[in-house]
Formats: sequence, structure tokens, C-alpha cells
Amino acid sequence: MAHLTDIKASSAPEAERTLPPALLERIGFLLAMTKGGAEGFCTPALAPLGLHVRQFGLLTVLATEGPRSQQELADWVRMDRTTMVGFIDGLEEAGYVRRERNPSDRRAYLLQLTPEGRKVQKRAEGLMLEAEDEFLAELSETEREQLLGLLAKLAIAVGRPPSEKAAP
Amino acid sequence: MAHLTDIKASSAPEAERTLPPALLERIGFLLAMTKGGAEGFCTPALAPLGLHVRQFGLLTVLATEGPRSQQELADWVRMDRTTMVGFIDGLEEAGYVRRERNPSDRRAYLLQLTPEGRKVQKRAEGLMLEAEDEFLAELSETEREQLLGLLAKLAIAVGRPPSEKAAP
DNA sequence: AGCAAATCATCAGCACAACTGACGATCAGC
DNA sequence: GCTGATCGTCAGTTGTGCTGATGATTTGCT
Repeated sequence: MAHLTDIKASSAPEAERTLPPALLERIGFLLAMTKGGAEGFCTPALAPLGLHVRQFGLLTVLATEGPRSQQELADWVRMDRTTMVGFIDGLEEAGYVRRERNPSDRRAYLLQLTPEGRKVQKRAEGLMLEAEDEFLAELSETEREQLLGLLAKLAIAVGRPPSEKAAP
Repeated sequence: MAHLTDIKASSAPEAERTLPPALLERIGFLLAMTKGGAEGFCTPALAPLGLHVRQFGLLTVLATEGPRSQQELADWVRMDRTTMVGFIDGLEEAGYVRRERNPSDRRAYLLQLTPEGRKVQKRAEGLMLEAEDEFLAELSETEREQLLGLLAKLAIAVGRPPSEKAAP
């Protein structure tokens, strides 16, 4: 449906598709653009499951790290504990997670992944891999590994208090 | 004020600072984390100027690309045109930008950078470079160039219609 | 044992940005 | 000239992050 003529029809054919060169060296701008782009692939990919990207993250942490409290989960994914409530509500209503009290600290929950939760996490992971592959289409396998590695380095570094930079 | 004893006082000293290993390979998660981290450096850096990160982007585009309409500006930085209004309002009230009508299309503006606007953009750029340097502290010069290059590749690719993937 | 301070989950409320839909003003094609 | 499209604007909705307060519970101190 979208032929080249359609593109030419707009007033600023390719300028709209390009990013301002001056901002292409601003890491913050690039991260904002690419993060938005990744969401554009991942969010629709999980839509068939009725799952939010963040909920996938939470399911994944529970699947790999075992039962945790909401507070711990919030710390893992750098989310606010008050925001966490709503997301866990959704997962609980969908039957993917159960709120069970921690016997040794009855203030906190031990969020339990249900069998359906574990199943949907696996399926969601497959969909995510497909979406990521599409998103990263422009990069070679080597480039993808490089990018992942560099981002992981940065992601781990941020959030660490500056005091650790001058660790004794 | 924050000695090591303060850190040890919390229940989970280093676990809270780490990211879930299972998500360290999810590009979307990494981008979300690093984008948030970058904002944590850049937003406070521009605070003394009373400037938003996005406003810095807009000033930069105007400085490098010349007068544009709000719509064109919105296309450049992938921002909604209705959201643009408020940001330009702020820049205009601060005296950094003037809304002048485009003589050849009196529906649209030609946003003019004032001398103060040009000055504050330069200062903001300096502050941004410092903030980025701090944010990227963990990476070598080579790694920074790699990261910028890979992100730029991705950022340019997203938003481009899929039809261009099979460009003749 | 008992009291004070801290912590967990929750809720109400505020702030902010994205987005939709509508509107008047203006332009372009026919 | 008409019709349809575009630009900037506004009103309203949504989603997310954060603050502050609350009740239940735990921990530390004495």
C-alpha cells in the first residue's frame, strides 16, 4: 500500500524520518529514541497475551530468582513500590501470581508464580525475542553483543551510589 | 554523612543495587534502565538553567537547523505536536525563542532563536557534556564511540517505515 | 518484657507527559 | 471558489512516578 509515491507526496519526504544530526551524539537523546523504538516493537508483541512489558519483567524475575516481596521486586527493576501494587494486581487477577505472606516476616508477601504464570512467562519470552530480533534488524550479531554488553555495563553502574566510585 | 556503616545497616546491602541477570539480555530493559540513568545525570545538570532536557533538544535543533515550524520540530525529535505547545511556551516565556509567522505559510510559525536562546543553548550543551561524561564514566573512549554509533544506527532505523527495509 | 523506630503493602492525591478529538485559521488542488 | 488537508491550540483522558499518610508487623534498645 505504501509505495514510494506515497512518501514523495508529503511535503518533507525524508526530513521527517531523520534525526537531527546535532543530537545524534547526545547519549541521552539516543537512549530516549531507541527506548521508544524498542517499546514500539515489544509492547505490541506482548499485547496478545494481555501483558505489559513491565509485567513480563516481573514474571521473569520471579521465574529466575524465586519468590520475592514486592519491595525486593521493585528494587530489582528500579520501580517504585507504590507503582508495583497495580502491576501485581494485574498479574494476580490474571492468575499468574499469588500473594502469599512470608511466614518469617508477615508484613511482606512472598509472591508466588503460578503454573500459568510460568507458562505465560515462557511464551512472552519467545515473543520478546522475536520483537527484539526485529528491532535489532540493522545490527549484526557481533554488534548486538557489543551493544548489550555496553548497555549492561552502564545499567549496572547507574543507581550505584557515587561513594562506591572511590571505594577503599 | 553516608559512611559504610550506613550502607551495611540496610537489610540487603548489595542485592538492591544489582539488576536481575535474566533481564540483562533484554535490550528493552537495558534501554529503559540506561535511559533513566542518563536522565538522572542530565536533568539535574540543566536544572540551574531552568531548562528541561527536551527543551535543550529543541534549542539545539533550532540552533543547528535554523528556524522551523513546531510541526517540523516535533517530527525531528519524535514528539507530539500537542506536547510541543507547552515546551515552546516555556522557551518563549524565558525569552529563548520567538514565535514568528512563516510569510509563505501563515498557518505555521518559524520559531526564531533569540540571542539569549543561542547563548543558553551553548551553556546547556557544556553542562550536558559534563553530565554525559559522568554518566559514561565506566566506559572507555573507544567504548563510548562504539555505543554512540550503534545507538545512532538503531535510532535512525526505528520510525522508518518497514517498506524501506526492502529498498531497491 | 516493653517501648520506640523502622519496614511492608496500600491508598489518596498530585505532577507530568503522551495522546485523542475538536476547533479556527490557512493553504493546496481541482 | 469549493473541498480537503495542514498548523497551532485547547480540553480532556490515560498512564506512570512520586509524596505523604495509614495499619500491620518487625527490629533495636533498654
